[in-house]
Amino acid sequence: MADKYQCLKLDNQLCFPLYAVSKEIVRKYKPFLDEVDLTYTQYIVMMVVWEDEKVSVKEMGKKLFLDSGTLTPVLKTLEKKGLIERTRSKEDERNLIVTLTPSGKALKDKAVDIPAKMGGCLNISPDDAMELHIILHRIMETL
Amino acid sequence: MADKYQCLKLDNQLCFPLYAVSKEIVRKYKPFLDEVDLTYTQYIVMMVVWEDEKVSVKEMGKKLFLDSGTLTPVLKTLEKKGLIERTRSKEDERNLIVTLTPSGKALKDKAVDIPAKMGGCLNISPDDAMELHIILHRIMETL
DNA sequence: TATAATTGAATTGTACACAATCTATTTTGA
DNA sequence: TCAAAATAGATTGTGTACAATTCAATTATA
Repeated sequence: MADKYQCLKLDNQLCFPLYAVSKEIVRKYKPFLDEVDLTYTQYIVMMVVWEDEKVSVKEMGKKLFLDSGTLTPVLKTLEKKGLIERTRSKEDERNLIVTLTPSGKALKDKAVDIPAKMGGCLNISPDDAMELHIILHRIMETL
Repeated sequence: MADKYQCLKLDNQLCFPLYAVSKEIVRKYKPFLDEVDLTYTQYIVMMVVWEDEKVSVKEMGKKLFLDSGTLTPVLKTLEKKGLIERTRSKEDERNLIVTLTPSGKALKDKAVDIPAKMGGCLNISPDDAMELHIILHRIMETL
């Protein structure tokens, strides 16, 4: 008869491998991110600004699934580094608008190699990558 | 011609969906973990102790991919809650051995429902779950 | 139209995560 | 055998995450 605690084993969980793989990949990123002097969180924030050029904290939070409690200090750090600017919207002073500085824009060219370098580390088949992508998107929709 | 910055878009990354899904699932866990008064990290630590009954910090770190900098404070918290005991090994005083208290053992019966409750939230097909599990394990091996 | 409700960020407090360093204990090897 | 190397945890410092609260600006409504 099956152990009634079987479900409590780490190996049988779905969440734990996700949690562990996610953390380990971020750790693998570190040497490449060090080259551009960004943490992983700072990197994904920059990815949003690189793509949009002009974003409110609210919009950014929706894209990254992060709230102002996390974003405010990260954005202040990136501003101190001279990569972005934070200004209140004139139409609605509640909105804080994030824009790229020339220095932030320049960094985009240095960052462009990072995804490929990471891919090289991962050693995952294109099929697996595609499949994983699809499943993760499906999960995200249900959440 | 394709945008040379295409690779820098969040949607085209593999790491970001992993990071986001992992965080969102942990957040979904929260109401169920609140019922047993554990955080997610405390929960996975307890899962190791429930399975092994007697583990060193080193072994636990290997299973959870966490170092002593993370585990030491978590273990101290769990000790304060009366769920575990921390004692130095007599054979080798460098090793700290974690064991279950009766109260910690009793909690296992309350926790046994959590994985099923979570599964109910997730709404993922058994096929997807299996496939995801396999891919994540394959990635973990290459890391 | 004044006030209440809502909204978007910032702040506060708690809890990880992890690199780097430190300390005590054990093991090695000249 | 005894000093050097290795090992296991603890500590320190930085940077997220996130819930809960606060605050200022805007919108809705009685």
